[in-house]
Amino acid sequence: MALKVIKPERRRLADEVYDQLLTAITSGDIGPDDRLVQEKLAAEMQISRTPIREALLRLEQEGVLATSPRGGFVLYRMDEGEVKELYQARAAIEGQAARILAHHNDPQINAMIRRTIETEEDIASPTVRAYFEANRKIHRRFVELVNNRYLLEMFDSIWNRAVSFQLFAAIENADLSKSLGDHMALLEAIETGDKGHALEVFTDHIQAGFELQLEGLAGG
Amino acid sequence: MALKVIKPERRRLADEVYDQLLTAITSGDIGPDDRLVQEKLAAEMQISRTPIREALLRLEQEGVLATSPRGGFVLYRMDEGEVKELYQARAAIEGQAARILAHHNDPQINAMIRRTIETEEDIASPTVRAYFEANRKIHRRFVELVNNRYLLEMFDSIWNRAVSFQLFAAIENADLSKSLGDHMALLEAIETGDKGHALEVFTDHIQAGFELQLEGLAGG
DNA sequence: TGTCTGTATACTGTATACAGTATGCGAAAA
DNA sequence: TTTTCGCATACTGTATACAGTATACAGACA
Repeated sequence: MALKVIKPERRRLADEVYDQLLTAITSGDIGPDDRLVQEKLAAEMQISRTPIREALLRLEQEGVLATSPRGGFVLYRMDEGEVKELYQARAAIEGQAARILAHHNDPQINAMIRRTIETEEDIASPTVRAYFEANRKIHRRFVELVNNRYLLEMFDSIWNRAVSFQLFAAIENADLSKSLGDHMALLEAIETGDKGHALEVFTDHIQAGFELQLEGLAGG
Repeated sequence: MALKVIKPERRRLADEVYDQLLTAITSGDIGPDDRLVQEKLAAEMQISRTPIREALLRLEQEGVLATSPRGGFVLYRMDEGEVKELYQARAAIEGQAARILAHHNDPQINAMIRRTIETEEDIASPTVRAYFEANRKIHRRFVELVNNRYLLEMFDSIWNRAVSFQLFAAIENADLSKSLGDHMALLEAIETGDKGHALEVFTDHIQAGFELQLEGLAGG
């Protein structure tokens, strides 16, 4: 007798709502002008306000949403100073990840990263969104392979805050071939096995992204 | 006419519950054997389950609490591997903070840190709890002065996870005078203005704390 | 005595009801 | 026309009610 285990999978409606909202934000379905009101969402999803409320509060706490003075929630909007701070936080997490990976310098792991870069950089239609997602997946791969749930959690937290305005996506007409080289350079920095060096290279890469971002904001 | 502005201060009951629970955990009032049940807490605090539930779920999401198989929430218990991961995450945040502080190398800021170290190290009764709190305040000071809300938020998130078992407190009979020197050494590393050096010193300090912790766990 | 099965109970997740507060709009007053 | 005030309404926070599920316990049966 070999029956499948039924996953306890404590999946509540609130989780479902949370995922749907985040997806809608990522896809741009929920934009800066939309006001999310508990009752409206509840009616639309045909459930009660309770799980809706839970998901909204969670997203607020995570810095994705903010309360609107007129009631309801709206996408959280960062000013330039906050963007800079977010990039610094990114550098903290990804820099440390790079340090650890360089310390291990495991050929198998490095190969896995290389494969991810190659796969993800092969973008069919180079829109900002597509580039953002590819970029996210590549950077996430580095952190994933450190095998540290807290670093990964913080990584996701940081990138989720950026999701609504495709921060970290560099600018519209980003030179993808150059970016490919950049990502490979990150990997090569790890392969030197020099912790300090790997951290510096990552930090510089992120810093460069920040400056591109600023130009993009100023230009657009 | 000069009337005081009344803070909007969107303070809900859930926030109050959250604070009370966290304080109770920090003070040891809620221990590893306590099971937190929504109805019970609601009765005790004389409010409804709704805000209680919200606070509990938030603490669960933050990794402070975990659901018990018998219902209710209990303190989250980390295994040794997770403790190691948490220390790595700490190193990421505090290391980056040190890097930035070293880069600025602002005498005024450094003086503020020095003052905090001197004040906090002057502990009246050297219990583990007192040492944990002093240590937390000193380390938090470094991060505070970077002026980066995300780094500070992550710092708090990490330390809150540790609060229930006074992780990061090193061991019972920690040599406080030695530890004082250590904290001053951290500051001195920043005062060199060498980013890479400051990061390494912080990382080593945290790593040393981790090893002390392991000895403590093994010995206790 | 040990194992199985039915039932009570403990606790949660979700829905709904209620009350308070802030916002915006329209009517009255200048 | 512009300003001020009051009222409707929009929306939230909190309380309560309801139903489902899992755990524990007790009694039946081997």
